[in-house]
Amino acid sequence: MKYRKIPEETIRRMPRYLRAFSTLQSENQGYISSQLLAERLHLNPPQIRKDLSYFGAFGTRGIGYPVQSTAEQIRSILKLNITQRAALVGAGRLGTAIASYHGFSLFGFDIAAVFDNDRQKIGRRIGGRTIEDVSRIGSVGSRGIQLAILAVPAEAAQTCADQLIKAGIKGILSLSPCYLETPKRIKVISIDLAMELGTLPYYL
Amino acid sequence: MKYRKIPEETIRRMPRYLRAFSTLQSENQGYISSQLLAERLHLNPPQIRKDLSYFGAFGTRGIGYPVQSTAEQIRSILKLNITQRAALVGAGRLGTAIASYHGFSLFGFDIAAVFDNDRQKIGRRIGGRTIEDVSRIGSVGSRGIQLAILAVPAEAAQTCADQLIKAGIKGILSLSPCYLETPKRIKVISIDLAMELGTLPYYL
DNA sequence: TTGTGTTTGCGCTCACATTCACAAACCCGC
DNA sequence: GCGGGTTTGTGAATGTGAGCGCAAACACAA
Repeated sequence: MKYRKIPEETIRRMPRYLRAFSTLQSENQGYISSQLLAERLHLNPPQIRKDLSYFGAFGTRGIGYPVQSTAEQIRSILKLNITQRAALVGAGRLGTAIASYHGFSLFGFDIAAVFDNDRQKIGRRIGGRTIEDVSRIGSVGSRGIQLAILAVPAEAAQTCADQLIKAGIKGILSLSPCYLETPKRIKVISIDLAMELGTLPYYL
Repeated sequence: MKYRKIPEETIRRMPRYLRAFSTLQSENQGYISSQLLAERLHLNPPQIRKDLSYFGAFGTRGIGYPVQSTAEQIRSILKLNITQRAALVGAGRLGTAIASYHGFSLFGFDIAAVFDNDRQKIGRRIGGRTIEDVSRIGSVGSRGIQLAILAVPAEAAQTCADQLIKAGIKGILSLSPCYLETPKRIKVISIDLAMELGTLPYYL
């Protein structure tokens, strides 16, 4: 396929494909057709074919997509073929839940550092990591950490984000219900649970 | 505006508008223009005007939107003018974080029940609520609960969803990394933290 | 009452995303 | 080696949402 701009929505679906292909790998499946994959993921087959074709022709006509190599392709597209180290900022209840969540490792993430500003918490261990003082955020650059998960109160979010960016962080997943002012080169994904829940009653 | 189908994306932005208008209410602002509101929310003024106009003409030309009445309008559109009771299923670390999160109350949500299947946890209190046995999920109907937040391991999600639906739940906010098979009348919003994080390295 | 300045409401256009339909490509059996 | 059956890859069509620009509408002052 000649070069075309890759849609944002396609990127958002890629981790879903990767999860499916990872499962197929552990099931020792050799090939998977877009048809069967679509049934698993509740998507349309052409959607999947188009999404994957943005990155190249991975499939074999008449057969389907080779599970092993396609999985590896997707992993390297998403840069998940190497272990991605992430810092977690905020060791409150939500931070603790995230630190002990094993779902990130499937994608090759490693929560390599946990920060908090609460003296009481510093030095304690959660999810196998020792909580460090936020003042040490500057060290993430030298520790090969480029991503951060922000699980702090909304009032502290912007300050933390500023510190993270100064420390060389390139991407932030924020769980605070607020907008983060950041340079354009920084990718920010923001999840606001209350807002998501807020849309539900509309459909009642 | 003559009738038109209201875009999904517009609905998703409504809670954001409500949050802004709630703040403006507590600041005792009389009117707000789409211009100023756009600056607060980091959106375009025409976007805001179009979104609001789907539901009627709330604004006054030359002046802006009356804060008090527009806030109430949005609240009733989203059915947040009445207290919405929600059940929380799963009292693990994530469930605990959600139970003690105060951000939901701004939208008028009330976590009216917490369920778990762990004998150890039943009877304990989190976030001011007593944890009940999942077998009691059936009682949500008679307790005026129509919404549920699902914070259980992926393996248990489908089973819990089935039980919730049988109990009369109409909307589910799921935090499990899996697809939920549900009747069309049920609105499901699914948030998968690992998947969201999974897109970040791509942009590095 | 009328003119001025401001801001909404909304038709129209453009951009993006999804879906369709079909040719090209591949495997396998004969 | 060739034909039938299957599945991909992709241009084109369709659907959906965002953004722009202007007419309509309002407040207020004179």
